[in-house]
Amino acid sequence: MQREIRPLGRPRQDHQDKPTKAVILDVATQLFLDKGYQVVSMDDVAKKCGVTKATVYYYYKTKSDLFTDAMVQMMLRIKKRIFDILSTEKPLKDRLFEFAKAHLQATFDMDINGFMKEAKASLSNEQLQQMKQAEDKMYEVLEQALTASMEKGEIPRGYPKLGAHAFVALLTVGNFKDAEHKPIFLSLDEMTEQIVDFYWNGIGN
Amino acid sequence: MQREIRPLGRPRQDHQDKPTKAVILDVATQLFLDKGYQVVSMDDVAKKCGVTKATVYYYYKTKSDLFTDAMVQMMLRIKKRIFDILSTEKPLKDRLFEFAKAHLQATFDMDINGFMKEAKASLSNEQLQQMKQAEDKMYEVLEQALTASMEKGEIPRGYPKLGAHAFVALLTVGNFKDAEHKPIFLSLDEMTEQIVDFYWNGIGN
Amino acid sequence: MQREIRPLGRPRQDHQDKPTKAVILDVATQLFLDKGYQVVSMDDVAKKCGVTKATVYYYYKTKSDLFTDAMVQMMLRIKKRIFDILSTEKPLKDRLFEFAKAHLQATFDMDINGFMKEAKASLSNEQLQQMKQAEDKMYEVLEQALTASMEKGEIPRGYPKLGAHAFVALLTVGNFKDAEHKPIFLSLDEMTEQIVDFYWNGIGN
Amino acid sequence: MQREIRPLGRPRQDHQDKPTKAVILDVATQLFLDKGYQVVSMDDVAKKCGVTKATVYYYYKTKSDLFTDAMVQMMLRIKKRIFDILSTEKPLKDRLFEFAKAHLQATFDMDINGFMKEAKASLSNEQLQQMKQAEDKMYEVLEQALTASMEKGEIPRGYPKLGAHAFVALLTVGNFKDAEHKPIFLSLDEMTEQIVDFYWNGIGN
DNA sequence: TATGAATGAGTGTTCATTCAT
DNA sequence: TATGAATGAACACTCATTCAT
Repeated sequence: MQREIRPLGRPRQDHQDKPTKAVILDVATQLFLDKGYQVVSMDDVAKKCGVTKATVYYYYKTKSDLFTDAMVQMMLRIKKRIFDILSTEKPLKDRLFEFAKAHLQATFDMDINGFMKEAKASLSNEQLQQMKQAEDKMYEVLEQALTASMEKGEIPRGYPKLGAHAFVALLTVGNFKDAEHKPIFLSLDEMTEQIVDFYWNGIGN
Repeated sequence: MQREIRPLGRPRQDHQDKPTKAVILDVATQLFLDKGYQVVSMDDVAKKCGVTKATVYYYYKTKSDLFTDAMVQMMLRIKKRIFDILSTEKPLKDRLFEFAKAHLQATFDMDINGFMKEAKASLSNEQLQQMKQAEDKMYEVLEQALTASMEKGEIPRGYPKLGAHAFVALLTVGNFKDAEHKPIFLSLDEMTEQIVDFYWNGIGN
Repeated sequence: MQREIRPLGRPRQDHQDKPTKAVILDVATQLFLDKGYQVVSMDDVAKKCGVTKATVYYYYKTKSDLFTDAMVQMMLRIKKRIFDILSTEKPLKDRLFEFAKAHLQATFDMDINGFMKEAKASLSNEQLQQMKQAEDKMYEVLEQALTASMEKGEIPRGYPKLGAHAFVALLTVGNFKDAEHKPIFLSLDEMTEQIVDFYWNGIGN
Repeated sequence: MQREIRPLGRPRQDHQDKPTKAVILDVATQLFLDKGYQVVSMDDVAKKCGVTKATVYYYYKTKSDLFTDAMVQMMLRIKKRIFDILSTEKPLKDRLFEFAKAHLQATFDMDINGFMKEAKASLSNEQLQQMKQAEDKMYEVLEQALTASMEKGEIPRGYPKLGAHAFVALLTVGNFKDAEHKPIFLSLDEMTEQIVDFYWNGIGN
């Protein structure tokens, strides 16, 4: 976890290392996703990066800045991933299946709402806005894929925005575990299939 | 709870002489739902109750105890409400519609997942277990209604557990607002209708 | 310096002790006068009181609150002292002499200006106002004594406000030490006499 | 100090190509006078100079070095200014008037005492000594003018050192503002005149 | 000459928790 | 039953200083 102990001053340029700022962002993203905004301290981030708190502050002026950047970058990456999966020429249902599977494997809940509520008190309006916009863009990619399929007659006409949100919402079902830690379906494949089937019916097929 | 002599007439906000413990629990529930576990301090709860922190500790040994109790009680109440709505003789779709509408009007996201993640680090296993069980029970009520309807042939046979979770998941879509604070559908009624329709298709009708 | 180590919780009421809040205020006053606002940390105050920082915060919500209270109370005390000295029936010059001597013995520079500049950035407008007002009241006492003496014909008519400030300003001369730590006059008595004589001429006698 | 190519015409705030070290010293002097030692950070100085902190450290080994140099240089300049004003052939009272007016216009309190107290904890003995000596020299100029006037019989014999300090002390009265921001006299000219008159009486005329 | 990256030691402040009364 | 006084551990953030380049 800890890289080596670092001497004062500028470190000799070690060109293999990821730049510190990137390390911090990655570690922060992971920690925030894992535990939420409030629970993660700047010291936690720093320690896991093998640097001091002051170094983190060298790159990010406040904790909320770090959080906002982490979340926005993450949503951009997800948007890209969704886009890549949905851009192929396969039938929509197959693409949705792939997307669902990829998402469910990644384990984490794309529970942006929950995050936002928790962090709300600590974020500036501008920061909230930035995050909201990144979130919107994520959904838009999915929405556009649905719209395209509707136009091609692949699925019945309907509300693509509802469709996009419904799909993501249904995915969260895949992460549910009951008090005995049992998920709804035992295998990931079955889980995915059932969710996509459900969705496929939902949009009117 | 000793109170000083007070002028005649209706006391202003005096929690209607509910026992102190109940006042604390209510206030805490509301605060936790509003702002999340970490953000709410025992002092916040105390102040909003008009008592001192020490009094809160008199009734609840720790913050996580208070939280657990607040959440469990709330889920029990919700379970009861779901049960009441689903127990009538109307067709399932109508009952679902009513449930959805009641839920969406209540505004708050039944985002237990999010809460749990945030509080996880601070809760004992036993407390997590208690909450999980209360959550399970909530879903079970819905599950049973679905099972009953399947048996009556009102809806096609399927996975009632998936059905229950899918329904609640879809409801969260109703709370979405984009960066310009616009929801997916402008009216609550249309929102509800579209979600229930989607769901109704989803379960195979 | 450190009183005893204190156990958690409320201490047994030790009726001989000054109340903690008073101890804190006294210690803080002394430290602030000695070293200035910025240099004194809340921890410094706490340690010198034999309590923890959190205890200091129990009584004073912020450092600037503590500072403001400390300075205002001090100025009130000084005002009272000035008033007592100046209220006797002796000739004005004798009263001024007494005041001067008392003041110079107290060593500290009533250098409110300097303090204010240093603390300015950290104080709220209201706090600055409070301090300014306390300062004004201090000067007023002296001013009134001068006005009274003018009316009695004891000293020539002039500007009592200027007279009040001039006197206090001249007193600061008594605290001067050169690079070899030598004051202007070797004995306190001569210092006082010369300053008062100077002042006495200044106001036109 | 390398600067990029720049459009023709007068550069905006570019410190007129003064050597970097001089820019730093000037900026630091102004900041320290304005806000005091502790409040001003090396970063503040650097930013206001348009260089980085490291550059400031290139020229001044520590913050206290920078402070000491800034203050000493400033006192030398003031000494020179006093000297220039007091060296003319006009009557002493006129020269004092001129000096007073120049000083009061400059607004800033020559409150070296206050500064020293604040910075004391952070300065080495040697640095304190340097500052003290520069201060002494400032007063000496005034002292010598007084001595000369005494020898010429222009003013009664007395204590020139007291006279020098008294004069400077009285000047601080000119900077006083009460809680409503009102000075003792409304016009600068009257202020100056009254102070000089007071002083003139004080030294025995 | 000048800088970017990093640190270590603080600083003000908050908060869950404790305990004598 | 309820509270006032106190604590200890943390937390976000700052700053003087260092050093390889």
